[in-house]
Amino acid sequence: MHSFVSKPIVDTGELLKKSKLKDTQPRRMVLEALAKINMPVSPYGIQKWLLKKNTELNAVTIYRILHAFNSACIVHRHPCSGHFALCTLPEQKGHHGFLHCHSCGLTEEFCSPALCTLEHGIAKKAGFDLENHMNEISGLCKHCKS
Amino acid sequence: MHSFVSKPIVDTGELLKKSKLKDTQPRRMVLEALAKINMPVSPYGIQKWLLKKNTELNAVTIYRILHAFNSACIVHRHPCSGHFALCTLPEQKGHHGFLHCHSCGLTEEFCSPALCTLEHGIAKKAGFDLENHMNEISGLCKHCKS
DNA sequence: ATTGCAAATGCAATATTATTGCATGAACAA
DNA sequence: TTGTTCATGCAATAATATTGCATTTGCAAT
Ligand SMILES: [Mn+2]
Ligand SMILES: [Mn+2]
Ligand SMILES: [Zn+2]
Ligand SMILES: [Zn+2]
Repeated sequence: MHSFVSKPIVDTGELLKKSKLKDTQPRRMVLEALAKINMPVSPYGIQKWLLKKNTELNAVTIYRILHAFNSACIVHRHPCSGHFALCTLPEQKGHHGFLHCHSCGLTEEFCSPALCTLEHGIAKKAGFDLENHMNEISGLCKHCKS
Repeated sequence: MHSFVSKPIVDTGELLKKSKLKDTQPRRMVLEALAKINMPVSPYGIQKWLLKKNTELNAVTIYRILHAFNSACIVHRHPCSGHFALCTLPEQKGHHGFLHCHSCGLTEEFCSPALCTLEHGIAKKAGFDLENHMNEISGLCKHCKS
């Protein structure tokens, strides 16, 4: 177990502006929670975190906000856990995947054009038009190996 | 929407024997449901299917059975939906991924050593020991494109 | 066949996650 | 400042998932 969380500096207002979504108080709260928690978290986990900061936010609202953020690609939903996290590679165009350490929970995002291409090929060979794909790798991170 | 479901002939007893899991009535029921439904289905979906056949099975039991089957790799859990389906490529060793048509629900399994290798490389480069990985591709199948 | 044990199941309770419809409120463009 | 559109709150409900414990059952050893 580690606590090597690097604190990302996230300007919530800036993020919202770039995403072209409406800038609202609840959205800023969710963004700030995601930034401060700095690891994948469930919608209700966000709600609990906000409660500890003495702020309340309706769970339905959190679901809807996360859905909007996900559509705008500023957050990702990690399918295996149903948790959400801020995109850490906003500058890298294309498909993003995840690495997850099942020991300490560390989550890392990666961008692999090769992987993207390969999966497009797999889809094509099967007669599919790829519209979306998800890649989640789990294992032991470098810290937990030792 | 199509109904090009190819009926797989599944010998539930045989499957259980090969998996080395205990051969029980509930397990045979779940296997038969999965075989007959022939597409990814939720645990409660299995329960409902069994009910329509006038058989009952406890939901907790279904969860536990699916977990055992998943560990034995005779069924897979599709992370994006939380649904389960029989493995359709039992003879192909290694990692299996999925293609899913969001229009008709058709699901196809694929086995790609190249993809597996690539993801092992991605993990290694990030300092991870890969222990598991999931690949789910969604799009339009060849039937739904036309 | 009988027995004994480990493993599977049923049951009850509870927790967690997710969705829907509708009334109200807030953002922001005009 | 105003008006429209979109977001939020609230209430209800559905769907998914887990836990502990008592009981039953598969199956291996006798
Ligand atoms: Mn990303
Ligand atoms: Mn398979
Ligand atoms: Zn770790
Ligand atoms: Zn289709």
